[in-house]
Amino acid sequence: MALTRSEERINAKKRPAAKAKAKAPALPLNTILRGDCIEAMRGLPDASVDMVFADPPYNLQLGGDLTRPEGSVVDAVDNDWDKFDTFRAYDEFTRAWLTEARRVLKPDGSLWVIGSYHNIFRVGAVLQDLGYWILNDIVWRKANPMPNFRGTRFTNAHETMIWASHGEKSKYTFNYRAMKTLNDELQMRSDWVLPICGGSERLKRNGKKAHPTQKPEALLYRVLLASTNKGDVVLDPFFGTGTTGAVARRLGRDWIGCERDETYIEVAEQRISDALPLDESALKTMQSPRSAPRVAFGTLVSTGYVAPGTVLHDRKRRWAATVQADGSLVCEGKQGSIHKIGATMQDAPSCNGWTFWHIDDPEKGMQPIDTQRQTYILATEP
Amino acid sequence: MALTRSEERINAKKRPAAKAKAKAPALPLNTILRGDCIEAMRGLPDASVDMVFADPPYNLQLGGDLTRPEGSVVDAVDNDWDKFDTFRAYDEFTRAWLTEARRVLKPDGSLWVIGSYHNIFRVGAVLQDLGYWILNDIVWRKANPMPNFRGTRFTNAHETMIWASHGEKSKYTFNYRAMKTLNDELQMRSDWVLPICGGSERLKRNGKKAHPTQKPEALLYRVLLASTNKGDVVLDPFFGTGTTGAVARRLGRDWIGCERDETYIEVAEQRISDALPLDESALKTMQSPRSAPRVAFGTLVSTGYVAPGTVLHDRKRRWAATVQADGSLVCEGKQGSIHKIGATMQDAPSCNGWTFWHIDDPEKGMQPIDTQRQTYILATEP
DNA sequence: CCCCAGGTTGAATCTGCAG
DNA sequence: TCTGCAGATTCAACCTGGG
Repeated sequence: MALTRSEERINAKKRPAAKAKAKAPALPLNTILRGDCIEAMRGLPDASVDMVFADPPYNLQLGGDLTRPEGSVVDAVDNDWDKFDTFRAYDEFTRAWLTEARRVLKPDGSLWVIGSYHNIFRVGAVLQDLGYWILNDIVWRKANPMPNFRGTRFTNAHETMIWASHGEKSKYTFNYRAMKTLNDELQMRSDWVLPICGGSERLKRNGKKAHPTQKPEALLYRVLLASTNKGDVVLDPFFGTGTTGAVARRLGRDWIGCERDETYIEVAEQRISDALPLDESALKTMQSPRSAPRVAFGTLVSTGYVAPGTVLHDRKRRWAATVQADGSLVCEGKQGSIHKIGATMQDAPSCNGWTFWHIDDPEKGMQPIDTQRQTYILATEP
Repeated sequence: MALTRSEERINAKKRPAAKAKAKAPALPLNTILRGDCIEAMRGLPDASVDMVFADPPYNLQLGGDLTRPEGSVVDAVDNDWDKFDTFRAYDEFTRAWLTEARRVLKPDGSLWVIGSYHNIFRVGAVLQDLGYWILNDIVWRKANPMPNFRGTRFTNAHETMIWASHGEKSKYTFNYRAMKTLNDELQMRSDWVLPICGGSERLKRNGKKAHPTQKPEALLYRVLLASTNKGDVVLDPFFGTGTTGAVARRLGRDWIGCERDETYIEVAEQRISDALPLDESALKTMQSPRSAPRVAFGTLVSTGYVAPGTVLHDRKRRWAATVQADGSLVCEGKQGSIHKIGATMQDAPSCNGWTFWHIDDPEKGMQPIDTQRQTYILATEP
């Protein structure tokens, strides 16, 4: 029997003395292994998978309920699988699964882990201790994160992925050209702007979300495209509802998942069987429109483009407003944003502060502050 | 002398038994402490600084300065064992300075650390182990990063900051309104787009850059504005060329720096003496309503801003409530505060009556009673 | 058919003070 | 330390229903 293209690919990538595979038992390709991932991985041979993508429990340590300003309660992650007694317990769990994953990973393979500040620092440290070699940390900047309802912190608007090779000397796969093409012929950066998973992509069961933390396929799409080749084997120890499997199938990669929860498994199997191998529509999801960067007035102040203390006028010099350190304006005893103060002064419902307020330039005369914004954008554009 | 509103706020935040400060020796404000930061911090009293900003060495090979716990020097590494040894040494170093910083930090203070994937995971894990409570991880997304010349990885286009309070129960400072204003009336997110330090801001010495990792002032500007108040004391254990000091001076904060390198110290001292403090009038930042005087609804009734007998509605006119002479509401036979009745009607655990209940103004239509409160506050403000 | 208004929702370590 | 309660607090995307 002729080799499939994917088998050719694996052979081509093989190190000279990679006999293990010939002796090793066949891999359970494109199946979900039931049960605990550490146990499940023990059944896989050494150095048998090309890439690992892992979305482990984050150990969120949430307190009581969180309500939105309008009174409704946030549907938070309260699953047992996310609870650990101590950091030490979490570290031991992390060390155990990362150890097993590294054994199963080929020497030239790489691993991705996603997490938030609750767990990612622990994961990263353990991973370095075990000999993985960090290649990049990637920031997933959420286009539409949940706001901070209480106004107590910065909006938690991103998650972090660590991309690491098996070891320092690994000849890992990185499809540089594909990434550059995907990014309008600019090098792909370590920060990716992608929407969170919602809409028809969000899997439901009995009208409720099937999994509390389903990842967007666009994220996995980029991960798989960057660090695997067609025909490679991808292992996901925390398979959940199978985003990794669905994207792997679409992109012509083989996958192995581990999952304990029978409900998640059911949903994932259905989903993956519905996933069509790559067509044009799949590519479309990746074409993010490059919108103009939004620049806040405060950025101009904090970067020195407009000095605090500067006095702004409207075009007819009816009002004079002083720029504050935080980018707000003070005018006739009132304080607020450039838009708000502009509206208040004119007694109008709204106002575009960018064109309303002017700086009196000794050379060019009255210039709308929008000119400063344009200067800033030109100077900082990549 | 009357307290300004921001001073009131600082005092209001103080813990009851803040006697330590009175007894403690005077802090070496606005000076650079020469020598190793751990030694230098030992000379500072407990709980004496409001905020710590630290930009520790990133590289795990600290040259002759990185020693194993038992005192031997770690040299260049290329095998796993030495790597582990190096990580362990870096962890010890991190643990030492973070421990000392935590002692010096006030219980309601907070700490910022900036790093890259080389060190930030270790710093984050140690910091959690020591009892710091992470509030956010902040991604500084560089507008103009250095490209990845060899095309072997993603362009490393960001650095990570961790913002943590002294402990879980700390009443840390977060100037929510100022941050929201700085971001054009949207909540400030955990990802900040800022240019790297260059141009005239980049300090030179003999034509070469004075410090390899000088941070942009805009970054510190935002950090200080977010997490300190005017007059607070900021400690920077890795002072370098003094970005923290320069921005602190501009923003009316006191600072203390630690630095070993005499050349950096010279550059920093010159730089800070050149930094102009912002005019008092430009420093007034947006205050949270939290710090505004509290006005009871009963006050509005007793002062005639809302007449007893006035009928209030919710926005959709589902309920009608009558204002009583004592400032309570009566609605569907129930009586209570504006908040309580609002909550009862909606069958919600709580409700902000100020925004829930409206007065039907013949000219302006439905107006939340909060506008009456604002009118009262403006009219009665000193 | 489109458009707009209104409702819902997402990995969240989410209050502070008086008594 | 605990309880009770005043009152401060949200952004972008998607869905649904009515005009």
